[in-house]
Amino acid sequence: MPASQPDVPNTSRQRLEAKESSILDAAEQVFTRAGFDGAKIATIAQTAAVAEGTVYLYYRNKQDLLAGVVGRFWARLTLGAEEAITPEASAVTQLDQLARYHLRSILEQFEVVSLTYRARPQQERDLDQVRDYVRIFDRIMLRGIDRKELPDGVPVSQLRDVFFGTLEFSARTLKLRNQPYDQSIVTNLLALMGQSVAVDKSVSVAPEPSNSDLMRTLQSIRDQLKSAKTD
Amino acid sequence: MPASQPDVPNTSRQRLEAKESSILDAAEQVFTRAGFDGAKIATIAQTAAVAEGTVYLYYRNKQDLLAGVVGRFWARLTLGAEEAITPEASAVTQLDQLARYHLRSILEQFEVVSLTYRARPQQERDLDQVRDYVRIFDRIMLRGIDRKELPDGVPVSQLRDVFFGTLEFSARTLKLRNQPYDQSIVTNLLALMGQSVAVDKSVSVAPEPSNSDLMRTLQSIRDQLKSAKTD
DNA sequence: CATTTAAACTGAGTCATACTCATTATACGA
DNA sequence: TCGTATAATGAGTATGACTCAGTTTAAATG
Repeated sequence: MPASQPDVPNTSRQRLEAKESSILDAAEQVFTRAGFDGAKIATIAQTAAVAEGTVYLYYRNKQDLLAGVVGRFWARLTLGAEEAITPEASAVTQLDQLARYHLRSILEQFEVVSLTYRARPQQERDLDQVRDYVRIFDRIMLRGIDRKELPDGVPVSQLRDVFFGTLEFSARTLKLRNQPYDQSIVTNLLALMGQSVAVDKSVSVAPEPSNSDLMRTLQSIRDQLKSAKTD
Repeated sequence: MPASQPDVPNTSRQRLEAKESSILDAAEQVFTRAGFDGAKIATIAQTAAVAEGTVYLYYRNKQDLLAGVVGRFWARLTLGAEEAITPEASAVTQLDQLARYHLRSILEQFEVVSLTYRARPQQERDLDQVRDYVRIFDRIMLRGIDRKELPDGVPVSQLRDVFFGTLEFSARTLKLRNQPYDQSIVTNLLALMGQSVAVDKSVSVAPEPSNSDLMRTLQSIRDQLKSAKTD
């Protein structure tokens, strides 16, 4: 029965977790510096100040260690995203917040994101964390539908791919050209998505939103931005 | 001066190219079956019916061999895409054709596409082929603008990321769920892009805001963002 | 506090495999 | 037919992931 939870690692359980986390830290550092293939377990062990064999007490193999690093990264990102989103804001605003946060984060930590691709085919444990993260988008959309801010028939799953696919490819393009964060990417993406996401109940039959719709969406975005600026 | 081009490989040049191509064939087969890490050079050499050392006469190392496989794949894809597109069709039609072709191809050859991610950070030679492929999209867009089918101010580069990012993420989602090609993805993507891409002069019944109006609004948004960014 | 027992840790050794290079085979020109 | 250059070979080397018998450390017990 755990009577207290001291801040200093005292119990053996805590000491183990501290060591595991320090191995993860070392692995993240070495992986992002040298890439997966370039990283040596020996270096990671040395950085974490443990013997090589100790690494294998915590992780079955190099792939598993990578999965740990990548999983932790996406879990961190999930926490950050939840902080970046205003709980009471409208769905479109929340999407905007998520898009900014996402683009910023994957630009800043591009190397770790790249490592994700090295993990995917193998283990699936880290995919869980990615799934959790992606679920934030789904939550925003479903809430928006619930609150009648978004039409009922939006293909959430497909828009999810538009959202994250566009942002990730845009990030790659920026990296390739050595360009910094570009707000217009988020703006344009949301303008695009705004079309199929706008409530627009008057023209429920018409498949093609008009320029007026576009205009309306753009103006709403501007208004939101204006109010967002005052925070 | 080459007098004739016999079908049977006769000249030493031709024999070399045939051998290189057979090594690439073997590598593609083994890589897609076993993945990059799982593939052994010994197996590839055996499949190509050459000695292990011979592989290294044609490719500096395993990464370089992968770059060869991936580069050839994207070159093939470029040829196929050019065939799939009707030269005289409208820009929107051509985008539709490219989108279908692209989604189909990357679904069918998902393993090779995945290998692309293993090659990217390393060599850049294969990136050239990818660049060539992507250029097809740019050509369609620029031709559309030239022919006044698309408005002047379309951010081609950003839409490119929307286009390929969405399609690739959609393909991953389909693969993950073991679902086949889904035409609605292409339809929805083009409907989305159609908004910012359509000239849409036929339905100018109501006093539609002009693209200049849209542009002005967009610019005001951008300016606001710019000033917000400098804080 | 001494002793037992279990858990955590170590690093020298094993093994798989990418890559090398001295040797051999082949093709081609004279 | 011979000489030379080019291509091919595969046994050998180097590297680095992973193992495991032995050692240290910590907890449990009396």
